[in-house]
Amino acid sequence: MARTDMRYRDAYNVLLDFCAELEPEARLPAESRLCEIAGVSRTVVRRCLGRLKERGIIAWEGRDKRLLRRPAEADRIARPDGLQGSADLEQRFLEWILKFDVPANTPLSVAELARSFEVPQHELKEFLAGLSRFGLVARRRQGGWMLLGFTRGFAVELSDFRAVLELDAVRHLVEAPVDHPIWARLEALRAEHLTLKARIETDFHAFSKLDEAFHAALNSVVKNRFVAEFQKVVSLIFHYHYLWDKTHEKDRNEAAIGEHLAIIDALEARDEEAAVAAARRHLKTSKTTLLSSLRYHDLA
Amino acid sequence: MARTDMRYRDAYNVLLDFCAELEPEARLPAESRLCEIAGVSRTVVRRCLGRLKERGIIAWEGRDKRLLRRPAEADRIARPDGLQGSADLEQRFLEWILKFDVPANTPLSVAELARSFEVPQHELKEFLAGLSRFGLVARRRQGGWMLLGFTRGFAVELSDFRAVLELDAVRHLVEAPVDHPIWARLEALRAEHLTLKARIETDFHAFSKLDEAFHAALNSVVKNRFVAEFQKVVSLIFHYHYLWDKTHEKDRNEAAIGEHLAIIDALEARDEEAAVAAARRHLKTSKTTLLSSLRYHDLA
DNA sequence: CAACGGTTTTTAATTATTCTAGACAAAATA
DNA sequence: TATTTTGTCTAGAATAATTAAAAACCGTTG
Repeated sequence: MARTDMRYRDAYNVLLDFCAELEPEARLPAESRLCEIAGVSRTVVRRCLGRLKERGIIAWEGRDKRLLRRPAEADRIARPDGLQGSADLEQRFLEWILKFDVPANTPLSVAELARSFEVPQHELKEFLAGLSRFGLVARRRQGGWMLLGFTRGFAVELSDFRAVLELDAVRHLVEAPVDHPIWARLEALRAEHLTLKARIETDFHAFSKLDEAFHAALNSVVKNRFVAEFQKVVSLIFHYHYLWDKTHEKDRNEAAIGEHLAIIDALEARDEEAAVAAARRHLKTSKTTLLSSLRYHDLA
Repeated sequence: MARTDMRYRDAYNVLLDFCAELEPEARLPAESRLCEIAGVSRTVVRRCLGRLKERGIIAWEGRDKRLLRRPAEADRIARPDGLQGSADLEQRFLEWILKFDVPANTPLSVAELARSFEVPQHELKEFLAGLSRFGLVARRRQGGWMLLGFTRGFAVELSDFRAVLELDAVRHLVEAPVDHPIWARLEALRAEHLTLKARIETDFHAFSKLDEAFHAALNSVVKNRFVAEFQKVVSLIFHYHYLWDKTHEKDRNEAAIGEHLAIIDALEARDEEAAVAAARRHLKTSKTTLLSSLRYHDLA
């Protein structure tokens, strides 16, 4: 029980690597220096030094730390398989919801989720606490958590919110200076759209990715941590729903390409009014698509 | 150690109260019914029944549950002082940051905070995880948390984001039907503004509250969970900074009253362009005020 | 006297434990 | 027999206990 000694294990291996670079009989730097190298506290460094001494790799007496022999591969400590799950938990969680079409008002079991995502429970709890800020999940009175979205209401509000942010981005974009990298990006995107349009009969599946890239590019002009935070969630949700609503997929995507191109045209012409109008049109289409894709699944 | 039996204690007292309402010798309803009454699971209800039987308050044999005697005050279980802190933790935490002007990049000790706010540690951790979604705090590499805001960058982005949301609200507002309650609310607010304007020489401190009410009213037109969530944080921050920046407070507030009235005028005239312009002017002033109040404190 | 190392105290991450919720099937009621 | 109620059991959530790590403290040393 209790905290793992992963940090110690990792630090020890890092210090071994460091020692491997040294000349024989070389002196090791001060403990505080070793801390910086391994990225841990002195407590851990001293534990590592203790083991290095024990193994006869170094001599250590007060400030006197000398390398005795070159460390071998066998000296390393094994790490009992690090679960890297913690990193992209958000992505995986949202994918799970959307992929399995988890219905609204589903009780979420922290224990079960922690197992299936291979993360410690408390990490999952903190994650859910974070999501509750977006109104996606909520605490239940009798304990535990519960998935709230994706109801129709959620989708409507999400779309509206997205629209507000994106229209603002468009207004910003028109004002961007000529040498702003966004213009080159837009030109590249235009080309990609045209290419896809030519091959739409066969490659219409590829649109979803292009759509994401397009909207990400628009929003990249607004440098705002709040916008960025929301964008991550929003784009993921729209992305997946685009993928799964198979009705008239080709037609929808072809139409969307046209709408995207209209936005690019208006932007490059620096015509704010036209750009906003075009963006509004496209966002409305997106919203409709999202809602209709819900209608198929959502029975609640 | 481990989980408290608070639920059991509370449920027991509730059931005592319920028994007190019954006739002598009356039969108690089914366990599942008692669950509804006490708002807990059957497990807890059965534990309560066990104690009630033990204390000679009821007879309990299978389905046969009869009241033997009227419960007395002495039968209640004491609750070892419930810490109600959990409720308004957010409010208190933000107040703490702003009141003591905690500088950016301060390491936050969960243990210490949990003590001073009188909440369990894990609750505070979940709270911080939630705040990290707003970019106010972040995890540190070596463990624990750290306060990021309020830097200048944070204030700028917060103001900009607020402006985007609020301008959208204004645009919505102009379209609101005549019988929408917002119009009556705006009239009331106009009157309050005029009253305060007349007494500005002495009562200028009262503006902060009025400002909050005004912005809350504007945003109330947009029914959106994302907007609402942000609004809570945003309004609190602006509220406090308004309070603490004492330079030219009277003049600032008087000017702001004028700006508010201009917005109300334009809204009631259903003049979208004028309303947006007026709102934009006021939001710009607000931003400037927020930034200048930071300049006094922020040395980082 | 400034950097370094030994020691101690405090904090954070994780497990273990207890209480609670929910499910199932047997039993009782109608 | 159909329906409700209860006894029993399993899994889950909240919290305390525990160990690793961080950080503070203070004497030492070059």
